[in-house]
Order: sequence, then structure tokens, then C-alpha cells
Amino acid sequence: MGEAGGATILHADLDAFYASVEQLLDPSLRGKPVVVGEGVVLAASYDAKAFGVHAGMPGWRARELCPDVRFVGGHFRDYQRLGDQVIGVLRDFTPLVERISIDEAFLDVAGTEHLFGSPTEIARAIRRRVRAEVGLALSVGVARTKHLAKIASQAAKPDGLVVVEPELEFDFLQPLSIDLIWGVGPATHARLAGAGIRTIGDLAAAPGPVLKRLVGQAAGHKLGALATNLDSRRVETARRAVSIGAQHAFGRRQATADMLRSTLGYLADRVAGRLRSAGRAGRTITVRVRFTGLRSVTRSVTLSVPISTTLTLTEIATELAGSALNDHPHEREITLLAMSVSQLVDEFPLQLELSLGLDGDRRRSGSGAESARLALDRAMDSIRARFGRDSVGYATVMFSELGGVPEEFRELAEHPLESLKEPY
DNA sequence: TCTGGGGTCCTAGGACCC
DNA sequence: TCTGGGGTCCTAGGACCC
Repeated sequence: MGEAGGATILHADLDAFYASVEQLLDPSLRGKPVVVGEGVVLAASYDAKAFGVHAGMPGWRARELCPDVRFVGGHFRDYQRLGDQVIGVLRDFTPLVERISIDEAFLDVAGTEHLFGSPTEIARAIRRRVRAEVGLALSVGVARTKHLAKIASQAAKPDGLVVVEPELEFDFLQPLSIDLIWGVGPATHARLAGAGIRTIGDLAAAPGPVLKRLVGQAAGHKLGALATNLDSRRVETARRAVSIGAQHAFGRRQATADMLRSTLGYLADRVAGRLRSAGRAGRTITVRVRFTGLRSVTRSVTLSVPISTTLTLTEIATELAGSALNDHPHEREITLLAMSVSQLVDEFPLQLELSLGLDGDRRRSGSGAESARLALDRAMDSIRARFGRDSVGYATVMFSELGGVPEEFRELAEHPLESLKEPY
């Protein structure tokens, strides 16, 4: 019986994941400073980190710090495959696995001791297996709470294991920097440091009202709880997405109508496709336009009915982007376009029969248009599923595979369909 | 020559309803 | 009939995470 409150939570985190995969795939990169990414560092090997290179840094800066650094393009399919393989190993020990990113997960091994031994023994076994079967270094933290386990795995890196025994939690936490707390970034750090709060111990000693004044109601509450070691979050195996989005950064581009529509068409194609394959649709569409100097604005609209079709999403996003640009007439160059769909619901089959009462002036004549679009998108989805996404473009599919186009499709022809082809 | 792409959550003001 | 309080939803912006 694992006593209540035992240290049964594991946080497993692959070390320098993308860079390690590159070194695994190409032995000539092992032991060398390697960066994945181009304009920006997505991941750095430990050999590169030794020079001060880190994720998020501009590529030119990484080269400045470490002239010998090797830049490699990302093998994203391999990242996904190997990340999945590691999660598979974790699931051999317990079904209570909460994956929080491609290379990181929480486990709760309470109740599996009789099968696999103590949490510490399980952590050792997991690390051995991942090393042997996948070829990657996995750091693991073991503790009584998620917060402590996560901090422990950070302390364990590289390629280590740290166990925080319940009796020693306080001593472990007290001297650590507030930066190790999940949710403390540069802005929060600056505000807390301004008030003399630098360690988790300082934070634990700060009165509630002071924290609230410094970082706001919710964050103050959360930080206070974590610092005083009151983390009661459970390991959750299934979490549903709250939003689905996509973005594309260009260096700098003149914002022309054509360019907006083709980029947003491309993004909408991806976002709407993912919505449909998840069986979901959303009511709120948000577009973000970023100008030079990282200044960005967002525009959003909430419809009365959820949508999941590529063309409708494209149209709404294009209007929103237009409105954002109209409000900033002096910004002619943009550096990024992003869109996301939120207020998600499960898409039920009946929706095909419903008219799409888009808000106010956005209402479209012919309520069958949206269901026709959905039918078209679904047809295209299945063609893509069979022949591959890249083998076929939106317009090509529509005209080659769907002869005898119904009335509703006419209006599609009025739009610049070529904009929906892959722009690359 | 300030930089990717995917997300989550919070805040604050205004609208609207009871 | 004009002064209150509470709740929810929407929009825009920000902070943060991997």
C-alpha cells in the first residue's frame, strides 16, 4: 500500500530533445555543439549550451557565442516518433500518464509498487529502458506533487534522477530560485525581485495581499500555494484542447490583399482540417497580426454557431486581419500572421442540416452553403487521407475529383482558389 | 537588421441580464 | 423610476510554457 501522500509522482523529461535526436540520427554530430532551427534556436545540445546558447535565442546570436555550432534542420517526424516511443515506455508502468508536450510527461505510480517496485526503482527502470530502447537520455524527478517532481527533474538534468522525500520537501524548496516555479517568467520575476522576493522561501513568506498586489489575483494565489508546498493537482490522463491554431512568420512582407488571403487560406486549411479530424468545431475565431518590432494586435469574433470549414474560416480570418490592418494604417509591413479557433464543441452530425446563422451582417445567403462546404471539406479530407496531404491541393481536388459541381460550389469559384494551394 | 510554432490561462472593461 | 449588486459573455492584450 502506498501510504497516502507518498512520493509517487514522476516527471519525465527528455534532455535537449530535438538536438539529442539529431545526434542520435547522425553520429557525426555527437559531442558537438548542435542547434536545431534557423532564424531562431529551437533546441541546443548540451555542447552548445556550454557556450551559453539556449532555446529561443536568435540564430545569429548563437553563432556569435559559438562559431563552431552546427545548425541542422528539424526532423520533426522523427521527434514525434521517438517522443511517442518514450511515452509508450512510460505507459508500460502505469496508465496514469499525462503527456504535457512532445518530450515531457507526468506519471502517478501509486498502486503499481507491487508490480514494479518503489517509485525510485520505477524511475530507474524507465531511464534504463529509454536509454536502451530509444537511445535517448531521460531525466526524472520523483516527488509527492507535480510541482516538486517537475522541479526535481530540472535539478536532475542532464541524464539524472532526483527523488524528493516527503520529509525533505521544505528544505529542498526553500533555497531555490523563483524562476524554477512553473508560471514565473521574465515579467513575474522582475516584479517579485523588485519586492525583494528571489527564492521560493521568500515567496512562501510573502503575505497573500502583497502577492496579489504584485502579480494579480489568480497568479498570486497559485504562486502562494506552490511556494508553501500546497500543490494538489492530480495527474490527468486526457485533456481536451481549448483552442486549435496555426501561424506563419515571414521575415517582413508588405501586407497586400493577395498575400493576406493566400497565407490565411493556407493556415485555415490546416486549422480547419485539424478541427474536422478531431471531430470538433469552434465559435470564436482569432487572428493575430504581428508588425515589425514584435508589436502585435489581435482581432476576434464569436459566432452563434461553431464552424469547421476551410473556406468559411478563411473568409472570416481575412476580414479580421483586414480590420486589424485598417486600425493600424501606418504599419504596412507585417512579420507574422496567426489564427486560432476556440470555444470548441464536439461536432455533431446534425450540424450538416442546420443553417449557419452567422452573426448579423456576416450572415450568408443560402444557408446550405456551410453544409455544402463541410461536405466538400470532408470529401477532400478522405482523399487526402488516402493519397497523402501533399499529393493534392485544395483546388485540384475539388475540380478533378468532384465533377458535376453542385450549385453551392459556384460561389467557391468566385474566390481566388489558387490562393489555397500550398504557397511554397 | 529582435526570433518559431504550438498552446494555456488571466485581466480588465464593456455589454447585457436579472 | 436612477441607484445597487451580481453574474456571464465578449474582446483585446499579456504572460507563460515547451
